[in-house]
Amino acid sequence: MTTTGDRTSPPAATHSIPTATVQRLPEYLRALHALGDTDGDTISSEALAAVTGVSSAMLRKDLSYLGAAGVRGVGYEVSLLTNRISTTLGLTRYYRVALIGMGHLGQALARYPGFASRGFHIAAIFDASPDLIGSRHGNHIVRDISELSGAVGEEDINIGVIATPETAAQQVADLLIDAGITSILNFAPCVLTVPQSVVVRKVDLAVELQLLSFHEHHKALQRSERDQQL
Amino acid sequence: MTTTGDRTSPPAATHSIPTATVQRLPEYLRALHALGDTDGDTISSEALAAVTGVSSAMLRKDLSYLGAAGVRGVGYEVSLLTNRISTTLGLTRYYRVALIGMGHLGQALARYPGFASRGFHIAAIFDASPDLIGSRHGNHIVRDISELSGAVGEEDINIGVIATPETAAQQVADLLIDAGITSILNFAPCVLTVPQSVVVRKVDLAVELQLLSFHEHHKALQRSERDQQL
DNA sequence: AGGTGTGAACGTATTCACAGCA
DNA sequence: TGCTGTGAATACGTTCACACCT
Repeated sequence: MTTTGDRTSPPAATHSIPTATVQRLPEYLRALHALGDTDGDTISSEALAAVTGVSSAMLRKDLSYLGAAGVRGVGYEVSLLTNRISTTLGLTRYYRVALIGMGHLGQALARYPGFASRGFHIAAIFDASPDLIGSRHGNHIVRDISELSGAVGEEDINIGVIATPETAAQQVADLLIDAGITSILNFAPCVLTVPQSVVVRKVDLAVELQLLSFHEHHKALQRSERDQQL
Repeated sequence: MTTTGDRTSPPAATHSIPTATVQRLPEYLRALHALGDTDGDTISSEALAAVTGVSSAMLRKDLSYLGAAGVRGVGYEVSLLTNRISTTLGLTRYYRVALIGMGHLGQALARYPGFASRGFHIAAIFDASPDLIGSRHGNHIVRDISELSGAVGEEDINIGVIATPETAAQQVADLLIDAGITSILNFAPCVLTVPQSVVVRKVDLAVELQLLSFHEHHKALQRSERDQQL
């Protein structure tokens, strides 16, 4: 089954799960939560696929990589599946997040309810600007970026979120890495250079719009081709 | 070369460009802008690949889909390449964006400098809350969501950005689609049901953290395996 | 030399279709 | 009968390696 062999069966190793599958797991989890995991009811791959926007075959294959726990002829028990996915994603623990950069985006992130509700606690907030240092946002007081290194150790921080301007992003990443952080979420529109052991995910808001632009452009081209040529 | 045949050569059809390639084009473009397109200097695939974090082979292949314009033994002329990519992405025109939902995230998006600088103008802002309607953010006054439908036509809006809570997202999407919008950027953590002709891109901030969680978890597992088993 | 453009090889992801179990 | 779990088939994406041009 899995490449690991077959010493014991169910939860299955997190290695060998295709990255494409991993990227869909949070969506499955979100849909399951939205269903409300009241008592021991089940859901079919068809039904869960419908609300998550994937095909049922893909969903079944994805879940099979987790050593899935469906019952033939019935479906997946919601609470069991929820646990399975949470465990695979490593969401059985809390993560402590450092947020760096308190511009408008950083302020929005600091208050984003989706973080806390999914087990990510913003443990500390930093900026370099004297105007912002000391100011309060939600429960937190913005600290000087120079305190970052110490805070990571003292506050047991696991994840760094960079919401600085592009020009500061690499320096901040270097500080985070020196402090021992190995997972970074980067909102600055630039590529970070990091050691292999560090995982960076990047969110570039403008890129998303540019991709929509491509599709608009593409649709327009197709229309004009059809209209003109025939 | 391209599936289209060979009537004329260079700019190449936007169809038949692999989606994986399209998704990298904005990053190439950003890197080219960051280089500063002073006069007619060139860049090699090796150099551009380095700053964009891809392999040079992949970069060359990606660019070849655009009917690329490199010179063997020399490289790509920066300004020409910039144009080629911009044209492919449909960035030769301005887009007018409607932003719906003026919570903290919406406020940050309204002021995000990366939109305007890349040709996306926020043309109108909407919310459903009476507390927010009429308030000013940047140059804009928040309008009642009921005005959305009319505004899309009057203000020639092409793209809708949803920054509402999850509960309102589908309704807002329906309004946008009724008004004729075919491109939506969705920040609400839910799947939107839309006709095939409508393109939705979704950004879920919590999902990004959950994916980092997976990697942290994975690394921890690997460590414990190594430590224990040998 | 130096660096692009690209077929061919490889690897990964998705879909199909059905055996097998409740 | 109904729905999972999964091999086999297909489609897609990436890497390799080299012919070809300047």
